[in-house]
Amino acid sequence: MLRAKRLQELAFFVSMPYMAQKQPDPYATLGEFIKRQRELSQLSLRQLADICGISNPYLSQIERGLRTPSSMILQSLAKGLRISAETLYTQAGILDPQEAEESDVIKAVLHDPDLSARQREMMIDMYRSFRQVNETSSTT
Amino acid sequence: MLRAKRLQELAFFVSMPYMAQKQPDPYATLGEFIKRQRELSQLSLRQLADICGISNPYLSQIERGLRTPSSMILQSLAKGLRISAETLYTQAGILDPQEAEESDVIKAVLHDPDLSARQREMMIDMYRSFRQVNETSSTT
DNA sequence: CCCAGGTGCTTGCAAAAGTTAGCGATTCTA
DNA sequence: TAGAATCGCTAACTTTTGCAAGCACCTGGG
Repeated sequence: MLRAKRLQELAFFVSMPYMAQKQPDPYATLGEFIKRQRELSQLSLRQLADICGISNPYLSQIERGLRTPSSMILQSLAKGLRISAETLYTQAGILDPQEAEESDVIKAVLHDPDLSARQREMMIDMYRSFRQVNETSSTT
Repeated sequence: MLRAKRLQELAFFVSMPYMAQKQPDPYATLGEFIKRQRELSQLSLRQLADICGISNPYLSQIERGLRTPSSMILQSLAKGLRISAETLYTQAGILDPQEAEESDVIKAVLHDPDLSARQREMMIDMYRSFRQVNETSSTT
């Protein structure tokens, strides 16, 4: 299994920038986090509001921190943003961070026994390129 | 205090079906679930309300399904009942139960806050198709 | 008997959540 | 340049949440 060894090297190589991004969380409030997720998904405020079945002014108020959404709304927001509800709850300060452990995509891929080495490589490449794209687009 | 003794017996008696409660429990609404947990803990309505910092009439209404508690209230209820918040959210139908059964990769992707919804979708699609390919090729 | 203290439940009421209507600004098209 | 469509936001409104006060019931003790 020298393939596994390669992947371990790759994991080491990739781990550093990813770890760096985990700690600093400038999107302190739930609203800011939701807004960033929405913009990352290239959705307008109205579009996401429609998807989630809520009114657009209300979503606007949530994003600006003027309103605290109920559990149900938060759940539909999670669905609309294709994000784990736990993550959203953690961001909202409702769930303890330790409870909703932020798992590492790359680690998970590397630990998955049902993927081939080549497939792992592809997924990690994909993930890294996504991250890179997001990085450059957000700084512009 | 023969009442407390009775409740202890009741708690023991009830504990076994409680373990089986993780499976689909059709008659248990969130309110009923909370009430059962409260009684298992041998707490009166007012006691639990005090612990959670909410009013007793409100807790009563929650238990009877007349009110839908907010995220914050639900969280403090989870703390008061010494229950994982996820469990409570799942009972409330707010958290998707099957999400926990997904693979670690999918979970990790869903947890990653630095991907867009579309990117997440693509990665999950990729992962699923890999799995499918591996499945068919191994069974042949 | 009545008072004290426990249980859970009903009733208004203030404060939030959440909606509809519509504003001004931008962009694209005719 | 007019007109439509989109963007996010404000204002006024309705609905729901969550609480304080008080209800009726039960139990045990003087």
